[in-house]
Amino acid sequence: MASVNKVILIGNLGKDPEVRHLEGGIAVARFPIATSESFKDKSGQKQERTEWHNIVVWRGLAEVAEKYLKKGNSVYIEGRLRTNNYQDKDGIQRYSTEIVADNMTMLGGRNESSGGAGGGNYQESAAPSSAATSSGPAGNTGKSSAFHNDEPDDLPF
Amino acid sequence: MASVNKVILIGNLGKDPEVRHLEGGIAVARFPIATSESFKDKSGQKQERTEWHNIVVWRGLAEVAEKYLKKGNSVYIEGRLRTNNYQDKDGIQRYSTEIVADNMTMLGGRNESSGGAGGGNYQESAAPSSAATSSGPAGNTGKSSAFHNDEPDDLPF
Amino acid sequence: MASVNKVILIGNLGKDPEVRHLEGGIAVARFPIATSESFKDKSGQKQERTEWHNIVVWRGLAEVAEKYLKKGNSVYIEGRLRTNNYQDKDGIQRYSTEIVADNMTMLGGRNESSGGAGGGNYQESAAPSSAATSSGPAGNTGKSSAFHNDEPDDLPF
Amino acid sequence: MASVNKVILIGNLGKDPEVRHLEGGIAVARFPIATSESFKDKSGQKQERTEWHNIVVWRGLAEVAEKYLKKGNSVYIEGRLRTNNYQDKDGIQRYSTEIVADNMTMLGGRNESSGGAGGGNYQESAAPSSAATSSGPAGNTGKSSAFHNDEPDDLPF
DNA sequence: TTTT
DNA sequence: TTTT
Repeated sequence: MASVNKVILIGNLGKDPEVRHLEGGIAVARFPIATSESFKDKSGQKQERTEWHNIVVWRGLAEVAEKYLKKGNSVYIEGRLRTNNYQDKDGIQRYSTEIVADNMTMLGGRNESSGGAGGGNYQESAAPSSAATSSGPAGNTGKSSAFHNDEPDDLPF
Repeated sequence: MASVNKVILIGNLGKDPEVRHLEGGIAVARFPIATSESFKDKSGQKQERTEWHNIVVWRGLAEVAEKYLKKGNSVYIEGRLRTNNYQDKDGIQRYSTEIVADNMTMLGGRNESSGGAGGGNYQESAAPSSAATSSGPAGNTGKSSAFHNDEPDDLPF
Repeated sequence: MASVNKVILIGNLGKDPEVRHLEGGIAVARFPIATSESFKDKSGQKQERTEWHNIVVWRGLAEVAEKYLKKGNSVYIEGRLRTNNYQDKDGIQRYSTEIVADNMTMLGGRNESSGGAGGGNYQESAAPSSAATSSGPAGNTGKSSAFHNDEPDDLPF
Repeated sequence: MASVNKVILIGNLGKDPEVRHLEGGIAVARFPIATSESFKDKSGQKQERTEWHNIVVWRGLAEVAEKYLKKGNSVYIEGRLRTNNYQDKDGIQRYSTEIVADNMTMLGGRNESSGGAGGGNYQESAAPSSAATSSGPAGNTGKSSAFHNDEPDDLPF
């Protein structure tokens, strides 16, 4: 234990999300995103390297991805690394590393569909099968001492 | 929207947590942690600067803090920044920035009480008032294709 | 020691950056960015809370901020927390927490000036007084084994 | 552009680092680290899943890894994802994802050699071939206004 | 003082 | 192949 496994990415979708609806109504979406970095090679030429990341989102986030994310969109992803191993069709053992996202924010960008959800932040909901409700934080108008603020307002979280 | 507010810290507690139990049984704990960085000043001398961060944890995480965290312990904190403003006792408007943690991992370290919880990872539970249940991820033995793994195992999340 | 102090933010500038050029040609820029989170209050009403963060960038990043960042722009910031204390004009001891950025990426957004730098990633350069050169990573075409890739290509970093 | 590729891990080394010294004196070290997460399966049984991550460090960080890191040690890693493709010995195209670390902090843990470097934070140096110097931040005693602190002290960064 |  |  005492472990942390966290990935933070901003990149563009290489394809529209592929969405599947499992039994029980659970949705899963997968899509690749590209990040790129530029550097100078030893001759001083500017070079660019693109990295592709396989993103997986579940439940409410998958539904959000299905509705709003398109090829070319820019997205902020927070998640964790997961490497699966499997036999390919020729019986060869293979590994595939993906990022299971639990936080996703649309940043617009190219081909921005802008169908109404530009720039929303979505979090994995803890509750199974639920939509991506904002499990988020809450306000406190903070009249009292900041470091000893104990009146639970609407949501003291 | 389209915003992200995330803080990641590893540091040592400057004091034991102060815990309060609000009505409804909600717990809040506060404690300062120190991070330090070393650098060379212009005369080439190694210098160190310590930064203090005010951590706030709610509910189950607060109970974990109360039970297991002591002055001197090393801890990993993931949370978000929050600046409260308030009037001090002299009526002066003041600001106080704190980190509301939603993920906390004990890393041991000095004075390690080691009372049974060395190195646990704890997450803010979405459900109000609940203990810090692992709202965490799940396994999939992954016999099938990694990128099209659709049989929901125990927990397909 | 053994400490980490890291902040990751995506938000919008509340004002144009204020830039100062110190002796030695070192530039410093400061600007506030807003992050906001929405939540439901106990009556089920959607509420929003905005958090303001004071960003400080030095040297090359400050020059980038001066040239390209405007009020309203969306920006990704990676940096560290720093709390300064000072006496205000009335001799009162005050604290101010800011984020010293060492990585900055423009994300566009409203009022996007688009004057040629949409979406650049900039890193704090380690070398004092230098412009924000890309201290970034490098390529390796990776013909050989991935886990034992030892031919230093252009830049083996 | 406008991309971010960041990984943050805390885990334990599964093996001692393998270090290679390339021509030009550049060092590369590789080692696997494990992160684990626990969850409850549908029958309510506590389960654990371990994830393995291949870490690569260059230059000064590699030398630090060589000297101080041992199988079993706990380490904080900050880096970026990189997927290499290569032909294996049978001519099969394979992919391997690794984390190129640019920040590493030893957290102690089991088998803690404690040979003098418990808990150091090390950063990738921008300068090629240099040792892992602290390219880190700097102090400012902050007598003046926090938000308009313009006297460059020792290191105004 | 931003943005949706 | 680690750790609890």
